[in-house]
Amino acid sequence: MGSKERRERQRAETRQKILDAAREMFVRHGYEATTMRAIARRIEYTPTAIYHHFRSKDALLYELCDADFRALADGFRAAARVEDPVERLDRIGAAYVDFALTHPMHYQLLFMTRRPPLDELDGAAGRGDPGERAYAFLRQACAEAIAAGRFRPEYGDADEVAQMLWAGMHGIVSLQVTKQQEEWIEWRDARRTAARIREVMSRGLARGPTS
Amino acid sequence: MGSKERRERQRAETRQKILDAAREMFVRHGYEATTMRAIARRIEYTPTAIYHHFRSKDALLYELCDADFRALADGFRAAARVEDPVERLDRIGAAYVDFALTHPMHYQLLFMTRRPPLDELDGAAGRGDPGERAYAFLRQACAEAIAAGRFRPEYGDADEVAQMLWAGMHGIVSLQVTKQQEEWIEWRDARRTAARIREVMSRGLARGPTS
DNA sequence: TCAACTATCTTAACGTTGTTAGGCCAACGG
DNA sequence: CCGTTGGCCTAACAACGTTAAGATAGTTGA
Repeated sequence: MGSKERRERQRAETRQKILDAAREMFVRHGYEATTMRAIARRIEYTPTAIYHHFRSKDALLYELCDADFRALADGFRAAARVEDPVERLDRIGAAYVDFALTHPMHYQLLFMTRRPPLDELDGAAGRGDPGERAYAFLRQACAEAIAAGRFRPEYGDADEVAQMLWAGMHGIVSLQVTKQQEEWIEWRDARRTAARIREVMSRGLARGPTS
Repeated sequence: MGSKERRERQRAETRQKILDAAREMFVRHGYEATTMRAIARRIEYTPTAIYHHFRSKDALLYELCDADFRALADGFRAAARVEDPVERLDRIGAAYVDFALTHPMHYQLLFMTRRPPLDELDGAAGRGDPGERAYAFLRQACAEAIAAGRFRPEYGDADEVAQMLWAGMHGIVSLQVTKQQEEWIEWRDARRTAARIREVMSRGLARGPTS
């Protein structure tokens, strides 16, 4: 009597095909430019079929974001093991930029839109906003660096320092996401520029001899 | 025989009403969420009437962006008079942040939404994009600072340095615009944080004794 | 003065979008 | 064997940006 399980497996398979096609098309052409009909055509179904697996186009995007958000969490997890708080801040920034450039579409949704209306998303609700935990993680590293006396005394506010560093990383990736197509800018490689921003800010914040 | 002029004036008036309504609605609800029909209803015209003044919805957006860029350019003009390139960079950053916080909606329209490429805007072509000139202005100050030997030798790429500084300023204001309502973050005053970012980056970039 | 013209705005429609209602059909449970 | 269910389809909805064609003024030339 494994037929029920086979049905379930086939359903999950179709669902995954939808997710795969949607991810590739969202990333390649953008969210707005990707139509439900095009996704359906790609996997050789009718648009209506998608609605038997996902409530709406937005729900489809949110599901993809949830799945790919683990990449950021993983990146942070590796950084968490670094004991030195200043070096950890550098790792956090690198992981953040890497996530943003690897998943620009999801980054745009998470950090560049005013308020995604995910209020009634029953899927994985309950726990706090992943962005909230990410900020707390960054702030913690700043607080440790301050407590260890690694920064100049005027930079003693963990929130302020966290916001400064976040701004630097968010600035470079969000500018590239929105303005990369402008031909009047000779964009430098974002990862390299981000690394130099961290380097410069780290030196500017540091107490003692310029490292 | 001033009737011709009156007609022209009335046409310009209608055109301006369209622009005003569109700006307010783009800014309040976003570009995609604002429909041509809604703009028309607001000014008590038919949607078609708008097309007698603007070629498309994109053209409408572009016109608004052009006007806003000019306002930003005015803010830069004061900074242009500062001879010392490093101090000028600080003034440019302050003017940029001031513009963004004074006209947050305009800023969002200009720097936080991906502008669709308008292929052939022959209307007032020839002169460069105002955003292009703004970036060139920033880049020029960076180049002068580099040429004057004010920065460490590894920071010799004017484009890279310009993008670093731009990222810092854009990051802090764009984060505040999108995430200000999030309750899990204790936002510091953006002008102050921006000033500290400039301070930190300036010190991190500078050659010689820490100033 | 009156016909011709032009500018401005309207009505009606086209094609496309996300989404939904209702039905068809194979596969399952009793 | 028959009723129910799950998975997908056809057809359609309202709303979108945009366009074609026409109405109604005001202006202009003879």
